Amino acid sequence: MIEFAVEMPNFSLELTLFCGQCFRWKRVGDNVYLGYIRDLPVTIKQVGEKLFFSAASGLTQSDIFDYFAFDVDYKSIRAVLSNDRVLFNAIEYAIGIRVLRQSFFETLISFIISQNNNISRIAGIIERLCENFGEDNLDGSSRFPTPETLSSLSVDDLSPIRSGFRAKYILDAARKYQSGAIDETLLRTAPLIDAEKHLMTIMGVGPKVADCVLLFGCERYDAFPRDVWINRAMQSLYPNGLPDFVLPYAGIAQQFLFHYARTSGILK
DNA sequence: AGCCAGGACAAGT
DNA sequence: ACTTGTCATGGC
Repeated sequence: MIEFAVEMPNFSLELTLFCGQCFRWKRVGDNVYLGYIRDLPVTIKQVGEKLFFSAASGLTQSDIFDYFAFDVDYKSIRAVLSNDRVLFNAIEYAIGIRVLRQSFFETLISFIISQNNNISRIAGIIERLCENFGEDNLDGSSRFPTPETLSSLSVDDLSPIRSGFRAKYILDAARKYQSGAIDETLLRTAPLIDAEKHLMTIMGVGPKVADCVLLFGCERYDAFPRDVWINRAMQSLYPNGLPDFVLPYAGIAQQFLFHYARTSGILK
């Protein structure tokens, strides 16, 4: 058991954990959240700019800082993005968002499940996936299933998670990853187009899911997932596309724009 | 009750 | 290369 507190200006747990980039965190109290880092349970409370962490033994402070990417200089990134007027407003609206460093495999499977689906049901499917096929932690909580476990299952085996037509996609992803057909190093270092193509060799991974996996699971801040909300926002706010200086951080810009477009009412 | 959900695929132009 | 119907399931 480890406990510690840190001060983190311009950071919001609420925005970061519920902007749609991760699916296994829950609100368990007033500004208190329960989730997993490296598959181990973590409880966090935010009071103003202070964060109070409480985690299972086996986790270090450095694991937790890494997950939240506290080493990434968001102040500088926001300063660059704010040179665009629309992004200036979006950042002001949702300044506390950070892109997490999540496990690649969990991100891959989670965003395959996300296609043509809503966030609450995505979370439910993932929860059932963990409960049915993940190892148990000491406290009885479930880990995310390993590639080895998932790749050995059949579509029928997956019926309890009620993922519908996505079951065969989950299995194809697990098998391709387990066999080594998916090269994580390539995904992290190759030109964006090549990384996207590589991921799209998986059944059920198209352009949008590929960009989500690259952004959320491979630290590819240049990946720009286009979903229905972003497409709507782009049509009205950026008819000529994003400015060039945004492109290296297009994915982070996307998170601000996604939240801004969905919840501010600016598109209505 | 019906529409839609952080889409992708296959078949058809 | 673009367009359309289809895919399971359930939240709202």
